[in-house]
Amino acid sequence: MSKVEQNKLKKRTALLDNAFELFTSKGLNNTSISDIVSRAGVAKGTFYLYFKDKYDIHNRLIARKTANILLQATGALHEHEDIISVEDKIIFLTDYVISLLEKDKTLLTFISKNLSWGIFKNVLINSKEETDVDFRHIFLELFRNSDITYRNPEVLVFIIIELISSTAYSSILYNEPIPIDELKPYLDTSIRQIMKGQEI
Amino acid sequence: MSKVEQNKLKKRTALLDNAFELFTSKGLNNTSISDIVSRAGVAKGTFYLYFKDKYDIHNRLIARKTANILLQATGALHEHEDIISVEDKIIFLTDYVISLLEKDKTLLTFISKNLSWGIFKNVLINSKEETDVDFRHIFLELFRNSDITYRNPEVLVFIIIELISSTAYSSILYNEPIPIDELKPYLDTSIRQIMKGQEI
Amino acid sequence: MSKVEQNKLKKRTALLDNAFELFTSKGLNNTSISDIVSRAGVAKGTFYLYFKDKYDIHNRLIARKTANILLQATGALHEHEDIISVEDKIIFLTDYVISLLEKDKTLLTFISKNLSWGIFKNVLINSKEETDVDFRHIFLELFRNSDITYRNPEVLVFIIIELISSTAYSSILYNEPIPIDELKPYLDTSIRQIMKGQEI
Amino acid sequence: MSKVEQNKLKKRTALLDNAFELFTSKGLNNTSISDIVSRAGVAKGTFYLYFKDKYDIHNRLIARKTANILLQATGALHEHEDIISVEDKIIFLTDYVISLLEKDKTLLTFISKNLSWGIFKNVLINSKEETDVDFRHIFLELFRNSDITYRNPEVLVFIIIELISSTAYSSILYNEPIPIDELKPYLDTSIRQIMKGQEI
DNA sequence: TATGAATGAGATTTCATTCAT
DNA sequence: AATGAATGAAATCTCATTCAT
Repeated sequence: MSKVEQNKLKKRTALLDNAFELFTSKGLNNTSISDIVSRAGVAKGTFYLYFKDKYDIHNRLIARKTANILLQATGALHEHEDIISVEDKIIFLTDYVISLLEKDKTLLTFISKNLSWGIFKNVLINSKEETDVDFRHIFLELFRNSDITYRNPEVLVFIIIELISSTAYSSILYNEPIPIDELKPYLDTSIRQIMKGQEI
Repeated sequence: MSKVEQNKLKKRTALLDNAFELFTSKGLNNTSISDIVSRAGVAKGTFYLYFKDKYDIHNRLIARKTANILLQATGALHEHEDIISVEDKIIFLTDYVISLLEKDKTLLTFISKNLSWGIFKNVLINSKEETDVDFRHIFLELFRNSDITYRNPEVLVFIIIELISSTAYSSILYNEPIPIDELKPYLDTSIRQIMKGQEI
Repeated sequence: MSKVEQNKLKKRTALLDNAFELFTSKGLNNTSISDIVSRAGVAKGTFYLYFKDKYDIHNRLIARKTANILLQATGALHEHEDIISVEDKIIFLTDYVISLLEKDKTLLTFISKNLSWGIFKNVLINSKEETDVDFRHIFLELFRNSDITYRNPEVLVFIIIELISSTAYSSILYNEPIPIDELKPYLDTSIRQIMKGQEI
Repeated sequence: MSKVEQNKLKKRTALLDNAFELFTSKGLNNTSISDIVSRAGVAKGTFYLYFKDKYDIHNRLIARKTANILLQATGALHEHEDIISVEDKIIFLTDYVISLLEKDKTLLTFISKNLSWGIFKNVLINSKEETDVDFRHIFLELFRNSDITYRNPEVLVFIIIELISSTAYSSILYNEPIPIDELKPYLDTSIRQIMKGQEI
């Protein structure tokens, strides 16, 4: 990478990092482009060389952060060769993601309600851009190699993703209706039951 | 009610109704108080006699609309005396709510991701303000009268509410991952399975 | 006084008292008529039955408070029959006023820069309205009965009033350039010198 | 100075000059930032690039104008080498300032009651910013080089400043209690008397 | 006399975006 | 590629005043 290329990347990263800090601390609405550039230490006009507007940088951040979580979770799964059934693998992944979000509540606040199907699917499809990993391939293989066949794996993943992302938000951030530690067994049981209901 | 009181109610209602129209068509961010008052045909200052700011009226609308949906669903359930088990009742309620949202996509867009636990619980607790119906009482009776005991009814309702609200949004509005008609059987099965998993 | 008259006076007094509280705590600019009436416990329209606007009530308060200070000071002087010369009487009055303002800094903040010639003269002329005491007469007698004749008593009083009111403000409230206790001897000397300079 | 710097100075000056015109003709309260920018021919947002709010620009103007008056008065004194005693110098300065304010009643209205100790001291301390002249040094030298020693030069200057600024206002603008021409001898005498009273 | 809901002009302030340097 | 001064539309919110009850 040339020096010019390096400098450009440095600016882009500074903008992304500082935007993330501001979005999580002040919220999307109360963060202005002025805030972002002054924190990032670049000129106002520079912002528009890299991003279209506030929502553009916001979307890119969600994709980036979501991909990063998936990267960690699938990476961790890879190291547990003893987990064989799809059901156990899904439980492992959901537990892993929940524990990540539990540790990083700022991150949870940020992707919170956004880690839903739209973004998730987008990350699956375009993951190579951000992470060089093809998550779609990983998930397809997961179900293809299984002894048990599921009626509709995509719907199954969809339901589980939505369930986890929305319950985790309330439970981790506000302990509502109960803290995440107490909620986890209910979630695990629910997920296993949902999967059982789709076995063919 | 005195003439003055009637007039006040008329103004408040005009503000709420027109704010709803604007929030659903343009979104919260792109709706200004100027928009609301000019549509409602009242002066700008009048807005501040009834609401603190844009977010205040927004929250009140969510509560109002949510309470209204619950009112309809529980009312309909009341007319089906042949539905006896809690499981069947919950399925009836969720199906009914989904069909309401399906018919009124504007309403779905509005409460969409907002029909989550925080608001829902608030509606349960404060429902009398808006509807004169005590939903909390209704739900408690539902489980109390059941032959089957559930480990934690509150957690059960929480999980189901979150599941329904987040999946319905994607499916009804964007047919993602599949249209709501095709999704419904999966959801019904999932809910029944989740409930079975909590039977004692 | 009839009951109606009593009630009216009660309202007027409530408005004056609460306006004073607000003017001294928030300043004239940041005090609205809404603030005044809600503190006074009367309706907004009632304000306009008693005062023209914010500035009207403000002016009346200054006159009222100024007259009250003069009333106390001249009253105190009356009890000291041993003070004979005009010079000593003036020094007594200024010292007395300063000590009053020192004790009541809120009052000082309020009349501060306003206890100047314009208002003062107005109080002298119209004092009967507020206090039933004719200050003008008192001051005229003061100089008429003196053995020493002064070139221009009105100018003399003017210069002293302006000197006292503007120096007291800075010294009492901010200890600038020195605290009032240290400043007093300088002021007394200055006033005596100014008077000596006008003896004929 | 670069073209950009020149342009910035031009805008800032335009804002200051036009704010002064408006403050003196309509008063601080009745002047809006909209008024200022439209008169100055700049955009509303530009105002906020140079000043915090209306009160900020007002304060800067007072300091600027006060410094300018002092600059003229001390400059004029410098050209009168025949004036030797401190007393004569002070009388010269006060007379000079009074004659300036007499000629420019707009200026008098503006700084009027504001040319008091707080602002004055601030100008003395920060004068270099606005005028490149160190007034504090000038005043200190004035007393240091004198044959006569005064008890407390700072207090002396304080008393004189307050006396002049408050009496000039009433006399020049309203001829109250008498016109400034007639008042001047009284003031001169009073100042000389005050100074004599502080000689050691 | 007293009330207080309603008004709507207008003040302050922010901020995305442009463009000359 | 980078800058940051300038813009001006637009949003929020206040508040003196009126007037029907």
